[in-house]
Amino acid sequence: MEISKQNYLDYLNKNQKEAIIGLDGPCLIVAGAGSGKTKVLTSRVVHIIKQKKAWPNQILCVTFTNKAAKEMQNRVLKLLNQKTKSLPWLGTFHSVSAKILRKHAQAVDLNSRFTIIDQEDQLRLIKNICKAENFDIKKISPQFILSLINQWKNKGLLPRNVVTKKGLPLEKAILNVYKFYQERLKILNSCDFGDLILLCVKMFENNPDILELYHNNFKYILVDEYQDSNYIQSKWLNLLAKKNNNICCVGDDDQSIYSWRGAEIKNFLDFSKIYKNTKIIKLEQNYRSTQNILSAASELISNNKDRMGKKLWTDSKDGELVKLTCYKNGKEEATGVSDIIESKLKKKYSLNNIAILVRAIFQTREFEERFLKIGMGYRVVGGTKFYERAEIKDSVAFLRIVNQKNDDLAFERIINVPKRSIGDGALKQFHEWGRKNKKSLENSAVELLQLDKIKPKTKLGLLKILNLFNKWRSDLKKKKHYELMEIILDESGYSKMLKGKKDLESEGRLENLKELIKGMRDFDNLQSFLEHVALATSIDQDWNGQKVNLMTMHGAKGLEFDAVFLPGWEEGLFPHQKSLEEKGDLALEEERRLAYVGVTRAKKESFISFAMNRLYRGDWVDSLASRFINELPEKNIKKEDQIESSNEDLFFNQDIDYSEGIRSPGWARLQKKNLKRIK
DNA sequence: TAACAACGCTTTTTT
DNA sequence: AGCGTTGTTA
Repeated sequence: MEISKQNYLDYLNKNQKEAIIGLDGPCLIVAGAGSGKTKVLTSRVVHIIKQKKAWPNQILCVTFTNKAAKEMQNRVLKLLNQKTKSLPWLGTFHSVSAKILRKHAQAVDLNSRFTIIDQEDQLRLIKNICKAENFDIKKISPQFILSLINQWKNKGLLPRNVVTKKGLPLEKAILNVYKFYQERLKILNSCDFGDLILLCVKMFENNPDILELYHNNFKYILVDEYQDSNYIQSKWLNLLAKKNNNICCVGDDDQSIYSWRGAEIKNFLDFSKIYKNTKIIKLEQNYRSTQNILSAASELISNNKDRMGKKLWTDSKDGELVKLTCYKNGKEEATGVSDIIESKLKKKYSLNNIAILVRAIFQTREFEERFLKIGMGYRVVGGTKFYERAEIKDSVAFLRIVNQKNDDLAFERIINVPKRSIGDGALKQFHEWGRKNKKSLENSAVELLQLDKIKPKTKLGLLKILNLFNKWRSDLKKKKHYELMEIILDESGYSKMLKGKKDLESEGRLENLKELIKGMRDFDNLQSFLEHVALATSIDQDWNGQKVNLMTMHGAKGLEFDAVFLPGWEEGLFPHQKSLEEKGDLALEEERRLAYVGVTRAKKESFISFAMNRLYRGDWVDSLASRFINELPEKNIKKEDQIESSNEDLFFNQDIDYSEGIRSPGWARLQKKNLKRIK
């Protein structure tokens, strides 16, 4: 007993121990990259349980990603020696909120079987509203409306709370769309991602009795990656922590890279102002990287002004210098990288421990082509999302409409798939009827059928599919959800449709559907499966075999690899042009933090590179080395030039004043393009 | 209604 | 360059 109690505290340094032992009161842990953040968090959970301060179900532990939640779940359970089966309240902000909302759905005017819609559905809904309200899409794109609505939600604003600025008549129009959008969501018995948090907060504010239930239950609250929280999420925590005040947040201001979705570092920096008597603990010893890598990263991030200030140190060896290479073009960059892996790294490391981290996911393509050519195994992490594939979304839409009659977005998606003569005309009829009578599409269709207002050919197809819906609904009571999926794919004609198309793609789709049905077995019932689909987006990655990892820097946060490649460090690509245009210096600092995240993923070796020329959207673009390259400390870097020409030094010694317009053909072209887009 | 052509937008990052 | 959306025609 005594031994196992010691176990989880043994291999911790002084600060880490301190971060774990004081359990009561607010606590902010500033944890640098590779400083054992997850270890501290998991140990703290274990400590709470072993000290009998709370039962596992009395601990609320929130993360931002499913990956992080799963990782923590596994690590905690391992430390607890499987005495505990699970921590029910360990999950993402969104999944925990959904769980709470389903318990009290009526309090926010929903049915507990409400559907959680994703971005694609959000967009469709907005488009539908714009169409119905004769809102000019050419003037303002639905995308823009969507982003504004999401921003409002992140700030905790429902339509009635939004105050539009006087000089912006368009904003008022968008607010109007927002109003319709929320109304429509209610009728559809649906929530978007933002609603999950926002409605939860509103519910707590309006129903003190419900909030009290959770006050009584959650003895301790722990939060991972707190620097990525937005206003409404911090509010959510604030409400839940109010009574016990036992809230412990872990984060790193230097790794805040999600401001574009509303994250405010302010939450992190002002934590001690909001929570009185906060204990602040800094974890500054890095256990991951060599001295050279750590120095390069530290020097780079020191160019940011808006920091809490940390001094990461390590007692590991200098290791290899960080390699910096200039390639002629993107293709040669891919070739160069694969050559290095082939000739030097393959012997030393497992391919699984090698990663190529890019700014934007499309950059992986060049590497994929190369790896396919030379037959090197690779996996794209986070790229193709399983649940976002068309055939998967179609199948899930069938399940959604079976589960929840008011799910118009699901209805619309599959009502004419495969083709059953229910075209735009009929759909428009349903929409109009539904809007006039505040009915869902399915109910509208039923009523219109009864009134005999549907064209004969359409009527035939419609009757058939509506009857099928009802049959499947009764099947659901008798059959397992995965059996139902097979029945649906068969009876709807969906499988037949795919089998009929004899191309390679359709075969792949059929494979995916098999995979889907297999995956469904992991869930107890339809409801929990649908919840997973809505919040998870990706099926478990295959970590089998030896493969190089390709992913974005955003996606790599929290991971580490022996060797890391960071290609494409070029102005316009990284730092990214669009982000600079939108937010200027603030965005530049965020891009720099992203660079910091990238570099600090490496344990032993890191390779930064850029290309002079790149094929971008069909034409060749000349490019400049990223300004971040000049910010790397000379003494930790080794330049490896791939260019034979004599002006090579030019590319390493570009002394450019970025505050003024930059003049290179590629830059000019980029600017012209952007201008064109604005017009 | 369905098939085909033309157009324009995309590719920053995600629950 | 490639895809999805929109417009035109059978």
